[in-house]
Amino acid sequence: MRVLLIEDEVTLAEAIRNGLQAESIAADCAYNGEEGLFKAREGSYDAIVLDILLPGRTGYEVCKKLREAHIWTPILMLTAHHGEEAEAKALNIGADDFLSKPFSYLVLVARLRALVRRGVSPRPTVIYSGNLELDPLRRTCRCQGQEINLTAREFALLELFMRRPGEVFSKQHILDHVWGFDFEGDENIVEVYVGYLRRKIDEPFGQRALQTVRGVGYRLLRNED
Amino acid sequence: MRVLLIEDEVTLAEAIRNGLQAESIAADCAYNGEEGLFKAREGSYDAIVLDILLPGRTGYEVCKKLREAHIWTPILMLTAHHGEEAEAKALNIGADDFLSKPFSYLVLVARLRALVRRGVSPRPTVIYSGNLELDPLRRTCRCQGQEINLTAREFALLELFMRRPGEVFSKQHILDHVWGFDFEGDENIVEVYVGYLRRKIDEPFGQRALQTVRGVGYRLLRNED
DNA sequence: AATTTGGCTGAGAAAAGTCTCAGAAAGGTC
DNA sequence: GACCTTTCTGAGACTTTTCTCAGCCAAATT
Repeated sequence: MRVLLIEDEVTLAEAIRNGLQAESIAADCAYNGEEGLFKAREGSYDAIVLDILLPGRTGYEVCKKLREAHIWTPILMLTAHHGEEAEAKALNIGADDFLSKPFSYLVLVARLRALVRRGVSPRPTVIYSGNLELDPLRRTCRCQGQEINLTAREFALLELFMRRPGEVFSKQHILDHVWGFDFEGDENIVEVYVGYLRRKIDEPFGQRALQTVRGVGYRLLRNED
Repeated sequence: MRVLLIEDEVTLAEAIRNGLQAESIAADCAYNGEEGLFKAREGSYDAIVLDILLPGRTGYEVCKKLREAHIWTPILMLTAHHGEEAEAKALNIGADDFLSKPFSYLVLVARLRALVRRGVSPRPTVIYSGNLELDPLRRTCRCQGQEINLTAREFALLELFMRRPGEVFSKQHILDHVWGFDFEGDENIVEVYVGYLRRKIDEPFGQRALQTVRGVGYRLLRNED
């Protein structure tokens, strides 16, 4: 578990970081709002611990900015006083939880775990086309419900086709997108890989979804075609 | 919004009920643990407010029972004292939030709304996947009911996989989340630890749940796969 | 029907990725 | 400080994949 700690008091930040480490929670520190925003955007954290009192801009502002930047990582805010309005404000602004100073690591850790447990909503990512199913996140591919094993290159190629089924792609376009602009070899490699794919997704199922468009390129048949 | 209030002190319960009503939050009351359990099971509430001090059985027990009964309605616990252990205990046992008496309606309402906004998704602290069981709080791991001893690093790695079973993680992602962004060593360390884990969770059970996705990363097999 | 052009395929070399082991370094405990 | 566990490093063996090449085949053109 990985946490971003936005806290300007260096000694406190270090203390917290150590406390979390004892629970094998890794913590990165940011010592002001700007840095916090930057790091939150960069790395993917499981949660963010955010102090309200920061130099320059307040924790409220940072929290708001984060949400505006479409960063939905769970946020735990640290409030200095027991002020109830502060707490209500934090929650209303998009924080998920808050903690009043002083607090113990025991509580902080428990809260963080509770936050992470809740998690962010998982996004479904499966692409369908014809009798094909591709899940880029799980890196799985099925045809007629049957699991198909693809190499990284094959997968990337099929993904290109499945994201725009029915569309014709030239070999050069495929080269650029699947192999990269700096690829130096021959276009023939595309033919080779189209062949590999056909052997895996067409032949075993007695179909020909991956079609050649002579002189132009290749295309994946859509459901409707 | 509909809330279940489990609180034995009738006067306090009524006071809270009225306070909530002013915010147009409807509250049902239960005056002991049994009744609370029964009502929680029966009606579908948006949240449950649960006092720790109850006659007969404590709020902790009620909370635990609720979770064991697979009722995942958000629970806000009321603690009488400021004891931190009490708070930590509440959260660990499956509560989503707590509030120390005395409190104001302002806070109670804000907290309830925050809880409900989060939705009814809190899962149990123990994570399951296949025949694996992981309890991040107790730092325990079981496979087919058998206790397995993991080092801190192994545990963190397995936790990453179990939080998103089936998903493929690149070595770089694993490095970032389990080792930290500032880790300087080679990616090979991931391979080594995957090896360690396999020796503990796969080999003894004649399975291969922790899979290599060549050129991409690693993934933990899901139940369904 | 012959020719030209573009596409397909199999074999094998080259590269990349993964696993494993032994041992060094670091950290904790008595 | 001695001992034990955990964590990390690096090298080599091994596996899979990626790529190249050359010859073959098929469609389009003459």
